[in-house]
Amino acid sequence: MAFNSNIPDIVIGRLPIYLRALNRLAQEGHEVTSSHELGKRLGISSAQIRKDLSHFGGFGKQGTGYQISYLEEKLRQVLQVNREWEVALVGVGDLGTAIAHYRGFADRGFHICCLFDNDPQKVGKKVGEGLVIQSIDDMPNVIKKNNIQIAMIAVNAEHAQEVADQLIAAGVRAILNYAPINLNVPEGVHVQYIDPVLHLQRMTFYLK
Amino acid sequence: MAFNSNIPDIVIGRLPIYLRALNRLAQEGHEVTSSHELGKRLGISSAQIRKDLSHFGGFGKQGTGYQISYLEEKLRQVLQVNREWEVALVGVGDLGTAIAHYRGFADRGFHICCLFDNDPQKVGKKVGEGLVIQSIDDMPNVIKKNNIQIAMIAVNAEHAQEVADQLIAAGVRAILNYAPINLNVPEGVHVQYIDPVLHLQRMTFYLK
DNA sequence: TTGCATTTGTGCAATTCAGCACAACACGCA
DNA sequence: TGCGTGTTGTGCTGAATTGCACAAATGCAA
Repeated sequence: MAFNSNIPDIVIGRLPIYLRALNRLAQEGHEVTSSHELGKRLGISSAQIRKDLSHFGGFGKQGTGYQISYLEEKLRQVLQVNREWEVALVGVGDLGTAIAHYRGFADRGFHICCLFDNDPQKVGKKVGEGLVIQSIDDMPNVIKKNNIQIAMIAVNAEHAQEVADQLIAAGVRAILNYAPINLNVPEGVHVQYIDPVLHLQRMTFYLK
Repeated sequence: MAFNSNIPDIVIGRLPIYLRALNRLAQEGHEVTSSHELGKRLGISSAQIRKDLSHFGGFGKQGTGYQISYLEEKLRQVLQVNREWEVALVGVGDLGTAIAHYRGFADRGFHICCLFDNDPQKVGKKVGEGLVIQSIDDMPNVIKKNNIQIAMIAVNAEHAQEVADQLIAAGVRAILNYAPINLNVPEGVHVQYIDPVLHLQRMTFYLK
């Protein structure tokens, strides 16, 4: 499975959306779908879906469409989500606690395996099932030891860059950042941002 | 302030990012910045920032750059976030509760004004400061009466489309959807999605 | 078998988007 | 004043992305 980086990021970004829609279709009892049906659901042109998928091989059958279970499997392979990933979570305030309790991660293959906080009062406390908050001082060692490649940052904006630097130094290569700030990271490290207010501000422009 | 819709969505989408960075710069004590400095922070070319801003007028001064407070004000005007917005939240499970408690919304002008849930056990309960969960049956009336235009959906995937339809029928025109499903909405209604797993799946592709 | 209705995968055209490069301007300093 | 440095706003060019349109393939029905 050796896809070079000549596949546009924007295409990769759509694959999880396709995968999510396929999940849904399967749940609804469909066994086969078409680029047209998918596109209609997602508000994306059928040609684009076909072209995106064709980057990775011919997964469909002319005249018939795509077998959902097969396409799901193939997309999981491409995205490398046909396995379990261990994820570290840094910052166990209100937001971090909510994230730690959210079951949607484990359900879809992302297992939060360790929590870190810099507040000595919190270190040692239990959160959810079997998770204990560890000191941020131990973070580098724990991450290296467990070879963790993905982390979520839920500290405040002031500390986010510092935390990111430490994570990256310890070997993390993908960061999901909940802090409302842009991170500067070296080449080869991937960052995604979640800031709900940003999404809201994106929509108010269009309200009259 | 009559900007036609000939301004690309992708440009509008970057404005909140600029605004967030300007906030940060102001907090750090800067009074003036340049497209180059902003771009360096955000990983965006300076030319793009200048071009984006130029869609709305000349906010900078040649040789000097941009006065941060002035540019912030102008961007707030453009995005219409120089006012308070009332937001409805539907679904008060774990996720909805966390959202209701999150202070980041009110801090940046989005005031969660009402909560709805379909569980009779929850109706009447208090959440946070002064918010009481209302029955989803009352949702249309409350939304119409208060002329609420923005809603957040934190119900499960099965109910999200139904809730969205009701919200839109009641007058909502912007939806922030936390449910892991794509919504079909009529023209003129805007939807933004938050699904952290989707962001994670976007990054695993690149991990070796 | 033949014909018809579908649907994929893809070459090509059109559109959108990003970046370069420079004239015009601003400021500070000698 | 005059010069050097710095920065904006923008026309133009190139790149990236999307969409069209069709040949090839599939399945079904007559």
